[in-house]
Amino acid sequence: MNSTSAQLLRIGDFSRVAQVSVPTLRHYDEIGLLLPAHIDKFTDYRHYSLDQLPRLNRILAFKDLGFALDEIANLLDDDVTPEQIRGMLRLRMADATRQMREEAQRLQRIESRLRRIEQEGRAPAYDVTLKQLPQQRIVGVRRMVPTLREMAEHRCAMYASIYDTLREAGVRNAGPELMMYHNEEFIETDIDMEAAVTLPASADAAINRLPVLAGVRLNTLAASPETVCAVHRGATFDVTQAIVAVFQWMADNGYRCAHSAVRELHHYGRENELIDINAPVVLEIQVPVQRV
Amino acid sequence: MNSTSAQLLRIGDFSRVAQVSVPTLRHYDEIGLLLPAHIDKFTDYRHYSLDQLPRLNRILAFKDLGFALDEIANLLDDDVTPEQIRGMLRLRMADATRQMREEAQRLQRIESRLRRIEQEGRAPAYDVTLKQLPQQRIVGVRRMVPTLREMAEHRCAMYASIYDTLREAGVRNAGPELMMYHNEEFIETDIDMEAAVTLPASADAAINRLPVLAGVRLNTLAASPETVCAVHRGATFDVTQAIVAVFQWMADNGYRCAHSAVRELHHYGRENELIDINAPVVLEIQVPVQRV
DNA sequence: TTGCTCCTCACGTCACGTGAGGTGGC
DNA sequence: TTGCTCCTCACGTCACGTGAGGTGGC
Repeated sequence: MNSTSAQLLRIGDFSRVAQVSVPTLRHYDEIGLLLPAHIDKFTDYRHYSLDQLPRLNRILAFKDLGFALDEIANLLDDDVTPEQIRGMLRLRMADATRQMREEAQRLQRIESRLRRIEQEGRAPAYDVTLKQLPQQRIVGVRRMVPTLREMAEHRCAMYASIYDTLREAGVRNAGPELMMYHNEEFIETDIDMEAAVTLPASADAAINRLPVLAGVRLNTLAASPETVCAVHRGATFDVTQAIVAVFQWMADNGYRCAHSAVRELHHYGRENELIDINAPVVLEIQVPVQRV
Repeated sequence: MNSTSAQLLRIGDFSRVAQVSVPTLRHYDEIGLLLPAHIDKFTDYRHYSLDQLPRLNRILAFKDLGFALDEIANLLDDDVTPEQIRGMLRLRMADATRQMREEAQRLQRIESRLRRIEQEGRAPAYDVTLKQLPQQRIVGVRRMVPTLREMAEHRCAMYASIYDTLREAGVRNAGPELMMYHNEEFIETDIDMEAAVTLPASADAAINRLPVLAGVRLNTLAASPETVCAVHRGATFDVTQAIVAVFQWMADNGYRCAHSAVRELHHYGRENELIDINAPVVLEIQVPVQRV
């Protein structure tokens, strides 16, 4: 009890002294973070002591460091040790670091998009996004294709085997087609490609009955934590534009291919027959990447 | 109307294809950002077309750049020109830049606090905050004080003149005392100090009646956009600790003094009489600063 | 017929800001 | 007595997530 305790301010005056809004002070009272030194029993007026200014300032300082109010309540608890405070500060630091990085990458993406739009004079044709892909079960066949010209024909044959196998096994709920290109670089000969369809987890029972036909086999496709994706809608023929857009985006934003196959997911359109190259399809280019 | 339009998916399937949660799709429907291609009249089931995937991806791409959903609605409007989109991107870029800087500074403050707590082994005695101070009216007197030893005496005399003047003018609602130190550096002789009290705007009328007594005069104190502050509670004698804390914080966080007087705001305790140096006071050190 | 999917409310999140409607203090 | 300050609800913010309670489809 020293003489400053006697000095009581009404909420408005305390608000001015502390540079904090009145609703904020009421809020802190409500959640028990800063209770008024005294509340008048008849008028319900809140009265604050100047001695509460240091606590309020400590609250504001922690808020400024990015802590939530309930975390601040813990930090101000009398029982908390300096060691625990250090721990919370380190956590907060890690989080702030992460946020800063995210914001920097976001900035890079905005710049990238702005550059594209200024070069092309209109909205870019493809919206490139970064996703994470989960692990998946697939049934597929992998084959080395000698030249580009034979690719369509081989793909058709590969999917024919896959659908044959599934029919034999009685699997009816297979997902969309997924093409994978295993070559590290884009080449025109000896193309190492894998045709597959995804399977829902519920197909587990049927999987054991899968006969092995023409090299078709069950696989688990690993998850891809960072994947650059773009959806192409239109003629199969034009899909290269989507691929170009994806690689431009990667160059702009500082990503490179991870050592994992490029995927082509067929949301619409089947390869098991030689489809018209001008027929409309909806497919998604998925390139597993890593930061450079 | 091309053949892909026929392919309609229920919300769950579309959600899986697009990697977006069902509540999110419902939300976008509700706010009109992405309406289902078809809604069953009897069951109210939403049906989406794969043709809507590009629009959804555009939405996600813009969300990824940090736009709010209503801004995205504008960006996707058919009437919007590439020029307007560029404008919004530039605005967004400026904002992202600001956010990144803020996060970087926050990080620096966390590190600073962590360092202090590790050096001292306990919570720091002072919570330093960065505030902006508004412009203010003050009544005060400025004087050159030869040596430190005479300071207390001079301050007392200066405030005596100020309170005399206010009494003469009939001003009763003067605010707290505000001491200002005009020397650019801390020195022990020829201290250029100004004693003042703040005035509320409502005192305007009384101000014209102010007699000029012993150099006491009305002034407007400029706003300080960036000010490092610390509240000291305790003996006047110990206030130097608060000052040290403020300057340490400045060094840690990359700030230096702006060319503006250091202020000492007396929330509690009056100088117009020589008060006991051990008497408890509540005062705030305010140092106008700028980034290095 | 039984799961599975879908539907529509309604409430919670986070830290307050902003009225509405009413009262105390100088 | 008149402004001024204070009070307590109650609602809005932003982009959904999470049940509750009920129904359609294979």
